[in-house]
Formats: sequence, structure tokens, C-alpha cells
Amino acid sequence: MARSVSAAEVARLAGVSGQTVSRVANGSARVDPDTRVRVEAAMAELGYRPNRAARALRTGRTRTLGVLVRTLASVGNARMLEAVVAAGAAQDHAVLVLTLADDTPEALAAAYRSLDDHGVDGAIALNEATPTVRAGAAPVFPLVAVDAPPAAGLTAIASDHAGGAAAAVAHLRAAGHTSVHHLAGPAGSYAADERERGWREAQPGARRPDPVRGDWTSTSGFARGRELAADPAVTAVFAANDQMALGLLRALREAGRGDVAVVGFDDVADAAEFQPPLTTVAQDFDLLGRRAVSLLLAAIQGDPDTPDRTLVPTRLVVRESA
Amino acid sequence: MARSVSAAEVARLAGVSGQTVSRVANGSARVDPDTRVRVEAAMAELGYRPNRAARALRTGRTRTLGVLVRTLASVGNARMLEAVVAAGAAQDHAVLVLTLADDTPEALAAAYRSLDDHGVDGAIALNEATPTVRAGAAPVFPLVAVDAPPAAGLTAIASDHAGGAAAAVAHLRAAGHTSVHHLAGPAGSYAADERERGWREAQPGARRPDPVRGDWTSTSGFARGRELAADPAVTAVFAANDQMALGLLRALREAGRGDVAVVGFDDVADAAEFQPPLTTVAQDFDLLGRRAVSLLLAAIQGDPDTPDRTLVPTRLVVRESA
DNA sequence: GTGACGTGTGTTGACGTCAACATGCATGAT
DNA sequence: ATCATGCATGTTGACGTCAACACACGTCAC
Repeated sequence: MARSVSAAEVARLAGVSGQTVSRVANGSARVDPDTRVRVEAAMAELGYRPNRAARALRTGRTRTLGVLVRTLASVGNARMLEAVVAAGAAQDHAVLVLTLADDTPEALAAAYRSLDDHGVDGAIALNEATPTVRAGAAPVFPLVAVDAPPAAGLTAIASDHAGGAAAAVAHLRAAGHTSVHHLAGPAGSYAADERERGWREAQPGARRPDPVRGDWTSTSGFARGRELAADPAVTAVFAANDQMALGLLRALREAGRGDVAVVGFDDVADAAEFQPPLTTVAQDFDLLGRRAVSLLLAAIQGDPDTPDRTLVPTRLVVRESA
Repeated sequence: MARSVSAAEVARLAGVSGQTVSRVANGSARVDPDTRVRVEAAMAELGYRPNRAARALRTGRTRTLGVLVRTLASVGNARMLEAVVAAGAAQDHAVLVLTLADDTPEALAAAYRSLDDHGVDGAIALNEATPTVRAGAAPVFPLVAVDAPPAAGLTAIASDHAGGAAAAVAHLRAAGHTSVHHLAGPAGSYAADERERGWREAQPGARRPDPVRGDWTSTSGFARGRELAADPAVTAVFAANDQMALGLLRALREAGRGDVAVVGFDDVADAAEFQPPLTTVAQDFDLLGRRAVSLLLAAIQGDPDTPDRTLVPTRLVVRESA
């Protein structure tokens, strides 16, 4: 904000009115080609850049998007955020990040208020942030939820968790495992629920063991993994994310069960260097981010027919763990 | 920005002038206690919240901080960002994230411009973003660099990389390893340089092997690790970060060299579940983030004596890999 | 009683932009 | 010649806030 060149100064130099400068700056409107060139030259000479605060005051738009996230410690969230930032930048929108202190509706309402105070044009709520979306007061700006359960009036986008899970199970069954165990994510997480559903639906009920439940962390994966390793009936496990799979692999190896097949979910950068390299389901975070941003921008522009629900395909990456 | 309650409306309800509402909203100024109560009641009744765009236009301050980062794929960066967001929120500042497309001065200058356009009051540049800080045009707003080399006029803050590295080497030497190898980070990275320096200075020159160099990724750690594993003289390795250590551990195990001692750096959440659990140097990201924010806020307030250089201690976390 | 001072509050204007309306001028139809 | 039309551009004012100044009133010293 230490800048100073205003439209008026450009106008003076170009010998036109401020309004004409505004017209040129906004591309639109009818401006004589000669005038436009003259104004653009003046802009360049003075290094003019429109003042966003003034523009925001006048138009109510800030070209800023909010991202609401529970934590960035999860690799998936960090990658999603990065994808959103990139996609936003490509559309000349900046991204304001807000972390949610906890899962209460109050925290969510406070976050909405803060985003609104800062004048975001819209916001994207990432997975962990969404379970409470419906509980909280609706934001006054458009919202796109990533990895949230379908809900009336909520524009949602998600990876095909269930499809990816089913592919993982199918891969394991094709390798001869008649019964595939599941190391699930925390209850209440949409992504965890969907992955569990995909696992469930991909194998006949009779053979299906009960899932065990972790909390996404590798530590929980290790703890649950020790239990699974102790059960001789376990020959194949589908873990709901790569970090839990890491802990699981350690537990299995320590128990001398290195032969148990494991498939993870996310395809984090390190998965290829796990011991053994992890077969996993890759999410296309970049695509997810781009889609989320374009859905949001459409909603901001008042486009009435934004789809309620978008699914982004996932892809099985076969390595050595299964 | 879909709001509407203005100071004028509050003023009308409270029977005062808009200026008095402004005074109450900003806490300061002399206002009669009775009047203040009346205005506050009116604010609460109408749900008044000051319009930041208008405030920004008038004052030039947005209460927004920028964070410049090369990528969020690195766990350390994501954690730093999270810490900065939390620290910013605690001071009623929002955080705008910008990722740098590449390392060129042009990209940096463009990022500065974009941050300035969005009116940030100041910015924090994270490690990978900083090598080019000096090359780019200076930003017009205060800047705090995290993990950047000391430079005139640059407020910098960093973890004690060298100290942590020295502690890692000391730990290995105390365990009887007379020669500690180093799997270094990429050339040109300040953090990598400092960790290498700490390693170098912690052991006598005669015994010190040449470092091998990775690029922070676990894949590079695996590739360099295979070379190290093939050298029978290698009994202990200090890896410049946990992700490379992960690849290194895999290479060692596959080569039947699971006995080689390894220490990493960062203490990522998963390090405890590596095989074996990784001894590593923990960085205090939260403290780093808080300090960076308070340094930046001090600079924004024009505090003349912000220290040029702040060092945040690191801590060795001993697990089973060494 | 006069003047100096302090306190609480109001008035005015400006930050930079853009929407709405107004103006001036050329063109072409009648 | 007259007038409607359309286009390029200018003028005015308002978005909501806050700084600077102005004012009214009370207190106190002399």
C-alpha cells in the first residue's frame, strides 16, 4: 500500500479523464483505439496499478478467495491448498488461508465472519472443515466444499474416494486375497466414510471383516497395525491413507508379517520410498483445486447452474506393497 | 462483502456522529463512558463490523500479511505456514499465500507486486523463496525472511540449523562412529548450507568424508543412499532432512546395511513410524512462526530496532535409527 | 469577571475507484 | 435543413472510513 500512482495522475498525463483511465483499466467499455493506446502508455510510464482497496470499496469485489482448513499438517490438505493457490493465481485471485481452531459451529461461524470481514468474494472449505459446514450459520458469500457430503444448496466437489477404494480392493482380490481388511479413517470424515464404502461394496459381505479405525496419523496406523499383524487371518489391508499405511507397514514388518499386502490412499510424494514402496490410490489434487476454483468463480459471478456435485477420478498406482 | 451496516447507521441509532462510532470502534480516543456504552450497544444490536476495504483505503493498512513460499509440498513449509496463520490470527491479521512459480528474480518481483496490489502490510518469505530475495527488487512493504542468509537491511529469522546438525553429529560420535557421512540438501539452500556447516564443524577434518547431495526428496535420498550403502566405510549418516532420511533408510535396508546409524532433520510427524523410527533434529515451527509474525508486526509499526537476525533453537529427538 | 485550558463531540473532506448520467460531435435519414 | 441516433468522453457523486480541525461547555487561576 505504499504506492501512490492514481488513475487521476494517469489521466492527467494522457490528457483524458479519470473515468477513461478506469475504462481502459477494466478492458471493457468503448474507448477509441488511439485513446486506449495513449492511456496504456501513460499507465506503463507511471507504473499505474489500480488500488484494490478503493476498487473493493466501490464494487464490493476483492478478487480474493478464502480457504478454510482444519490443519495443514496433513499432506493432502497442504497439496490441495497449493493447488488452489495456483489455480486462483491463474485467474488473478489471491488466496487467504484460515485455519479452524476446532470443529465447533462457533469456530466455523467465527471463520466465516473473519473471511467476510476481509471481504473474500467466496471461499473453499477443505475436508476436515466441512463436517460442520451445515451446522454453522451459512456464510454470506459463495462456498465450495471439497470432500464434503452432498447437502442441499452446497456446491461440493470431491475425489472419487469410493471408486479408488474399490479399485484398491479389486487389485488385492485379483492377487488372490479373498478377504481384504480395512484400516479406516476417523468416523465423521466424509473421505473416510467414502473410502470405507468403496471397500465395503467391492467385496461380498460374507468374507468382509470389520474395519479397524485410525485417525489418519502414522502413529494410529502403527497401533492398529499391531492388532492386524497379530491376526493370522489378515493377508491384505486397504489403509484409508498413506500415512496410516506407513505405520501399518512398520507394524507388519516388526511382527514378521512383511508378506501382508497393503494398499494406501493419496500417493504422497514419499510413498514410493516406503518399505516396501507403497501401492496406493492417487488423487489428482491439481485438478481438484482447479475445479474447485472454477466452480467458486462461477458461483461468484452468479452463474445459476453450477453443478451440485463434481467427482474427480482417482487412479491406482501399483508398487511393491501389493 | 455482502454486508451493509455502516458506522453511520450505528451513529443514528446511538444518537451520535459517525466519528464517535469510529472512535469507539478503534478503542482509542477520548469517549465519555456513557457514550461508549451506548455506541457499543448500538453496534451489537445492528451487528456492525467495520468495512475493511474502506478502512484500508483511508488508512493504508489492511491487517493482512503475505506469505511467499516456493512450494507447500515440503512438510516443513506447510507447518511453517500453518504456524504463521495461527500467529497472525492471534494478532487479528489474515494471511495471504502466494506460491512462487520459479526461482527467478522476475517471479519474485511479480510476487511482490501482487502482494502489494492486494495491500498486504508486510510479508514473510519462507526458505526456498529467499535465495532470490536479494536479487529481486526490494518490496515496498516490510519483509521478514525465514531461513535466509544474513543480508544487510533484511530482517531474518531461522532455526539453529548448524547447532542442530552439530548435535546430531555429536550424538553419532558419542555412539562410537568416528566418521559421520552427510547426505546434504541442495546447493544454494541456506538451510542445507547451515546444516552442512554444522556437520562439518562438529568433526575433525581428517576424518570427514565428502558430503553427497540430494534435493530434499525421499527419492533423491534413496538414490544417494544406494551409493552410501555400497561404501563399507559408511557406518553413520546425518541426512539433511527426514524425507531424504526415509529414502536413505530404504536403500540401507535393501542393501543389507540396516545397521548403519541415521539421523535426520525436521522431526516430521511420520518420523516416529519410519523403519526404524528416526532419530532426528526437531525444529520448533510454532515458535518460528510466532517470532516471524511478531518481528513483522514490529517492522510494520515502524519499530526501528528489530533485530537483524533471530535464531530459534533446535532439539535432538533420539529414536532407534541412531 | 476574564481568560486559558481541557474534554467530549461534531463537521468537513479525502483516500481511489467506478456507475450513472450528461455532453459534444459526427452521421445519415427525412 | 432538421433531427434522431450512436459513439467517445467528461462530470458528478458515492462507497465507508478516519484525520484534522472546529466547537461548545465546564473548570480553574488570577
